[in-house]
Amino acid sequence: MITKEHSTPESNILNAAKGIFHRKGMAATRMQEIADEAGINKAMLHYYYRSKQLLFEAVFKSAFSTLAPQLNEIINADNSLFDKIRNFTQNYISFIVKHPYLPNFIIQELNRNPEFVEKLFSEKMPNIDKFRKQIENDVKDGLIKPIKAEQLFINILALNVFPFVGAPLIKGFLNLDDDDFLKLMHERKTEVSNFIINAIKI
Amino acid sequence: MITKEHSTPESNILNAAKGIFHRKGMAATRMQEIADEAGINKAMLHYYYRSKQLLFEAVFKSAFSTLAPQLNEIINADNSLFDKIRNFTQNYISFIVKHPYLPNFIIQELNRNPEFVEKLFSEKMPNIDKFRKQIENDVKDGLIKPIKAEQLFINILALNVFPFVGAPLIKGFLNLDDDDFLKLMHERKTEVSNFIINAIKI
DNA sequence: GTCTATAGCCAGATAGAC
DNA sequence: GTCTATCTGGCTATAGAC
Repeated sequence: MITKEHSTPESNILNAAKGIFHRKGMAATRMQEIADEAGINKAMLHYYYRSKQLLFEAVFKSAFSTLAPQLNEIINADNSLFDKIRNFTQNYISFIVKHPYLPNFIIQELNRNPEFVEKLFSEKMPNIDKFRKQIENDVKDGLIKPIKAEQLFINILALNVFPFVGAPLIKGFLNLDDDDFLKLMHERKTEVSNFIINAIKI
Repeated sequence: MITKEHSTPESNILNAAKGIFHRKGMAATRMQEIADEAGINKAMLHYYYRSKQLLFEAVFKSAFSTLAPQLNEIINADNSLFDKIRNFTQNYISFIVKHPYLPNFIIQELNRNPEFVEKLFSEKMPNIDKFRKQIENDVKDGLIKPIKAEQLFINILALNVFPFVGAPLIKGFLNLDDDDFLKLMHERKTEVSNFIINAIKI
């Protein structure tokens, strides 16, 4: 049975907080702005979430636990390498078009709080052995050119994630308005996987 | 004749400010921290740079005017496409290893201040027509597979820039220490250009 | 639970002695 | 030009009425 999504004060606050924190980050966010966005009083934020720090942590955990499983797909899914690349590209870009500030937010806050990284990954350390084996086998079978699993993983991540993180830079350099940009991103759902597969296939 | 680099109070302050601003961004940076880093008094910062905002702008302009010409190379250099890709990859990665926080800083602040983008690019709007023509000709000549200039530009940027922007995420997922990470980045000076060229060459 | 008013702190900026 | 001391504003957090 699926839990019904009531619009509680907590969820209203959390949603408002996500919008502001994702765009501005911890330091630049003002509790007043979150209160305004949620249509409530500033004191209410503290009633429900004690402090800015705790509210921020709730937002960050939610963001990270949304993103991490998607990246884990690359490492742990059971399908073939090319299917993996196609699926991830398709799914990730579709998802991130709806949450464009999310990767940037996570990366930003990880940069500011290096101790976060240790805490987050110490609980459930990702293991790329399976992915590495898959690459090695595909190389041995003559399906793909030799490449390190780490480098391929970085390349997949880079081609999918960067356009959203670096959106303002890209828009500036290519002189694109929001509409042009979105069209390019839409194309990338297949463009990127073709690019990667062409780069490695024999 | 090359102007000699004296170590003036201004330059000391600016260098200290770069270190802090690049890592923490505008909002999270404290003037006191910059003063400590520069080994001077907080009042001196205001004596030389009026306000935090003005000091920040000096740092940002310096960062942007370092990065922009490198990206322009892709669009405007006169060499062949494959050489362009090889040169940029080699040069950019070598450079950024020494200034790892720079792209993240610029992207971050562009995200927070959308009006920045307009101001920065309105003065000297980059023009990708030349690059687009080059791609179209190489496609026509049967040198490379059909690809949009915009998509190729984004891919080159993504593969080179992202690993540094997303470093904490990558280190976490691949369980790398700083040393492992640096080794991978060194490999990428040739790895990335090979990857791109394999993806597009016929 | 929800609000108004305010306490308390922190950081940017300045006054003024040297 | 350089410092110490201090002002001022803004922001988080809480007290307390309802």
